[in-house]
Amino acid sequence: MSKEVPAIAEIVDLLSKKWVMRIIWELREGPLTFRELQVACEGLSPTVLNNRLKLLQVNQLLGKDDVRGYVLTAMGLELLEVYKPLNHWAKRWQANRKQK
Amino acid sequence: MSKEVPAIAEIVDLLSKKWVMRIIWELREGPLTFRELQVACEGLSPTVLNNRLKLLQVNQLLGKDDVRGYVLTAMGLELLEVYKPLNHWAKRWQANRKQK
DNA sequence: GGTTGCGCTACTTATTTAGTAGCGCTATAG
DNA sequence: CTATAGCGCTACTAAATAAGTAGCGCAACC
Repeated sequence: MSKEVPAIAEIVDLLSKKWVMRIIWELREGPLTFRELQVACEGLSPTVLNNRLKLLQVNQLLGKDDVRGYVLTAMGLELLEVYKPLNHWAKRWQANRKQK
Repeated sequence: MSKEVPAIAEIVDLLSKKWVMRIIWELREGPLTFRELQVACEGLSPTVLNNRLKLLQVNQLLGKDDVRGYVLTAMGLELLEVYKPLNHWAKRWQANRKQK
């Protein structure tokens, strides 16, 4: 069994790469093309976008749509669901900081 | 209302910085000193550790313990709770990838 | 007053991300 | 045809971020 990498460590590492979560987020409503993604991410450079798309495909969080662009896989969609509670927490956190 | 930064964006940005989540994770069981954190994070350089500690303090996710080292604030602990579902998802995700 | 361990800074190097130009391909229009 | 327009993407350079290593200033203890 040697040196199992804990799943949580692996995903935190992946999600820590810049733009990864943002790209997933932008695909929440359906497929987007390479250039649409670039625009959605405020002009993110094609270099990084391409790297991220490869990375996310290898990790099966997104794939190419039959018709056009990139789409989230079932796993990718689930990840978004899992992130929802974080959204709620984030709002309280933000409010909390502003008090001080 | 001008240019509100969505809370989720802000926190994703923060958590995307390397070692941030890891440091929070390592503090889950109680306070650790600067050097203990370095060891826990496998020799993470003091430069980055110090940066992250400042960042996390400003953002009220951790603070200095009265007695020794650094501890999570209430908000920091809550963030860990929120991350638990991600852990479960991550395990399924990892298993899923290995099949192929 | 010498030693030990602490939090931390200063400095250099390596890795990651950003920015910009433009290629090769396909599809549609003139 | 050919031309022109948009696409996914690569190549190259520059800037920002992180890693690595040495060691300082301070406090506690002997």
